[in-house]
Amino acid sequence: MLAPQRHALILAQLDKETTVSIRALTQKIGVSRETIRKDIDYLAQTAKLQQVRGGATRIRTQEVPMASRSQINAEGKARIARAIAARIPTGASVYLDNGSSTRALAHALAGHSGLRVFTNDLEVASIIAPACENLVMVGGRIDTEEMATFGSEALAQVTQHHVDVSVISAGGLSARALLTDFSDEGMRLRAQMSLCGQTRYVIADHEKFGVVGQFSLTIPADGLCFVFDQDPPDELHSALHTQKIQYIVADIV
Amino acid sequence: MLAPQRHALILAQLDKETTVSIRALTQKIGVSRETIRKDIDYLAQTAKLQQVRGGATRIRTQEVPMASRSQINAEGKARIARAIAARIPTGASVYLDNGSSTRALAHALAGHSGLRVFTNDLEVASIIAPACENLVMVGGRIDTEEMATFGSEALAQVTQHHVDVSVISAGGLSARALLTDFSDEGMRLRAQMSLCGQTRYVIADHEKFGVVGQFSLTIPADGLCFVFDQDPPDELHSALHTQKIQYIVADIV
DNA sequence: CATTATTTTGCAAAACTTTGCAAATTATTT
DNA sequence: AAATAATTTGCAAAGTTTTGCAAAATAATG
Repeated sequence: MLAPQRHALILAQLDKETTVSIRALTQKIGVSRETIRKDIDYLAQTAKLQQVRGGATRIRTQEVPMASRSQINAEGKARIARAIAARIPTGASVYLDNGSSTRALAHALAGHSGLRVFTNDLEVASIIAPACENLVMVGGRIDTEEMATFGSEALAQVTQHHVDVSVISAGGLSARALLTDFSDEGMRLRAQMSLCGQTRYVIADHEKFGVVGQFSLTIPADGLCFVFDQDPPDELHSALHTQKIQYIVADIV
Repeated sequence: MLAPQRHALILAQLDKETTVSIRALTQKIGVSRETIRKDIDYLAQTAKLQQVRGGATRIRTQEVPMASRSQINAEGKARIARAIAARIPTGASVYLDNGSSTRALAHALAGHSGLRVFTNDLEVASIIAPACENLVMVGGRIDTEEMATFGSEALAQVTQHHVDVSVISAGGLSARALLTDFSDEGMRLRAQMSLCGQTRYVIADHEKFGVVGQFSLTIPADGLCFVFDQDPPDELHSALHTQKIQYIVADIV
């Protein structure tokens, strides 16, 4: 039995089973523990599967589902939200992207009045509706996991909007890749949304520090400001400094 | 049994049960109390579930609490909804306009699967999301009273859509003026939505009989079908007959 | 046939699981 | 409201399984 054959068998098994144990594979393939272990080592190296104690699982390619994500670091998100809300004047026009951070901001903006808000997030729209004089929903295909619109139709609309302040959230923020996202579509839409604004905020709570998504989001540094809930790691601080990107850390009030 | 398998089993159980006890899980999975406890610790750390004394619960997922107005003639609307839902095949593409009747239909369609739905109503979108393979939101200015999009931006998008079935609701339906609406914008959008469909339903519960809105909604009779919850008054029946518009009355099942 | 690469085997260290017990919490009874 | 009973938690020792490594065995190559 040649190595590539064994690799194929292991991956085939993972197609059916979500997890496989080394024990079961030695049985099935008829080679020793150590051989299987090395196969798994190799396949994990080449990102074909994820190694776990006693075996392997399919690689987790998906982001954490929305329902769970809103829970993560709620306090930090709320703090960031308050900081940004304080910087948005009454009656301003604002662009809000989708995500749990932005929803926190929508809650924080509830006290404002006369806002003119644009968003692609259905929940943001529901939350912020009472505070709005004018509220515009970006249309397009709805990602039912996120409950927000994406796609070319959405993108086309965003290009036609212009606002005082745009706020987008980061999928990941690292010294290596700076701002990144986990979907191509989301990245493009966010980039465009950010461009709509005169003043442009990017939200990133500390859970995002060091996270690298698959898609880089590059937006001009001019008029741009990151908002964090904690001081960024030194590495990230330097990277931002080099790029001449300013940031603020939301106070713990 | 590898850790990821146990994790999957625990989460799968939570999909069915809202809460699980450590006791039950040790039984079901066949490992010790302490192992389950550590699995739950881990899953709670990664925000996949919420740890509670003696077990775990689903993470609190905040529903989109949209202020739904008191349902006038909810029973009739539900009956109409069921009648139309029964006529929409699995996997069909459907246009739904905004309003309480359409929301009732969205609920009735929850049992379907693989639908492709277009709508301008945020609540309809929230309700029907789980049943959809594909869900498209019409963008545009949101009427915060209705929580639905309107305006020229919305209208422009609707002209680009085509579906198997379109369902719009009537503002008023009378022998004198036939189909009418109370807003110019709504009327225009609804007319365009109706045109999108191969088969075209118009919902009108008996509360709408004899009501005359300020704006006439004229759509071709071809492929058109009104759906009522009660037999229309003779006068209306004649008017529809003259216009060669067919209608059905939803059964009281 | 010698050399090189791969696989198997054995063993100690590390990681994980089970088990038992005392402290803390919650529910029930008096 | 206090006392009692039942359950759950946190922790540590004992028991298993898995890992990492290196030597021995086997297979492949020129």
